[in-house]
Amino acid sequence: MTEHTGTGPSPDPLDTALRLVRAQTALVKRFDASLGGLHGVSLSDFTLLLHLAQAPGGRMRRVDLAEALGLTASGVTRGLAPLERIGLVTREAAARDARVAYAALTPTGRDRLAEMLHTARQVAADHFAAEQCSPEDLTRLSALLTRLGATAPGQRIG
Amino acid sequence: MTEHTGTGPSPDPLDTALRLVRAQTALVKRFDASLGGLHGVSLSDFTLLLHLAQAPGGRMRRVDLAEALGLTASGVTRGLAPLERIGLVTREAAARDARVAYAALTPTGRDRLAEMLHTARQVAADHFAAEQCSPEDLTRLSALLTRLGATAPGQRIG
DNA sequence: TGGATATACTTGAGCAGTCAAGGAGGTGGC
DNA sequence: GCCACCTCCTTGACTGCTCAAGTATATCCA
Repeated sequence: MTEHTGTGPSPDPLDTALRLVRAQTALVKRFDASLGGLHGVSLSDFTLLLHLAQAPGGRMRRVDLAEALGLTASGVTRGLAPLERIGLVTREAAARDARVAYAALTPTGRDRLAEMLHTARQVAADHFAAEQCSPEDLTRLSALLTRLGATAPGQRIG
Repeated sequence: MTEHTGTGPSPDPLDTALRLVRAQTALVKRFDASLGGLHGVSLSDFTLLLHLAQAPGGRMRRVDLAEALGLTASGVTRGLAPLERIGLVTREAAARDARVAYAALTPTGRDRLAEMLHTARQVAADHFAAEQCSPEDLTRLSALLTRLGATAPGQRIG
């Protein structure tokens, strides 16, 4: 069933998908260990802060943050809470719409993020280097993953 | 943030890593939706059953299962519980070591897994096809991910 | 033989996310 | 102006994992 006539080994999509899951698990563990040990945050925290930093004004609506992170709104609420508690993020009201509560990076948050970025870059570089991933491999991988991660919004699945 | 080093776009390892995380999230959601809807199991459940099926005798020690799945022992205990409850897996004692409790696929479990496998293959194929991933892309991706997955899942599926 | 140590597994507490429900605020038809 | 409906966000209950601690069994070695 998996056999497929053609050039080279048959590229089993299921096998590839499961490898992707495995690879991500390993990667996340590595990030969590380094970021947690050095800065007391998880990879999710870091990603959240990174998105805020890249947004104009260093602030975003929770809804947009959810969309950007691939989480639900409640996931964002819960993820933001500890970051507010430790002062990396603050809550800001919107002038024209009392429903929205912006999440905004504090100056402290920006500073701490800069340090985290340094760590994160190193972890990523180390990880790929350790697996003997050449720059070309990386480029190809990045391109493929971009396509695979692109579809975020709700797609019906039967 | 984006530096250029000679040939092509610079392959930022951190960016690639974050894309990998994103791609996996999307993939897992898709598998969970299909496997859950059609067979009432999650991707984790499916992966667990698949590993059992590939093991000699259709059974494995919990510790080895944990290693194979990239989980802790307690994660395996908890993941196995519902599968035992619905009769897809049973607990088997080991003859020469009273500490070990094998997890063994039941005949029902094997049958149900065959159906799940059909669904899972289709989901994987659809997912990569939808992202315009050519067979060559898939082969390359698989090769790269195998290296990144540390302890390679190794075995072929079928 | 028996005590120290190592291994296999389970359990309690906790964390990060989900969904479903609900409150508060905005918007449009009449 | 009013009321139905929509959006933004939070909360409660749950899942699925983690770690730390505990139990039971095995093994090593004096």
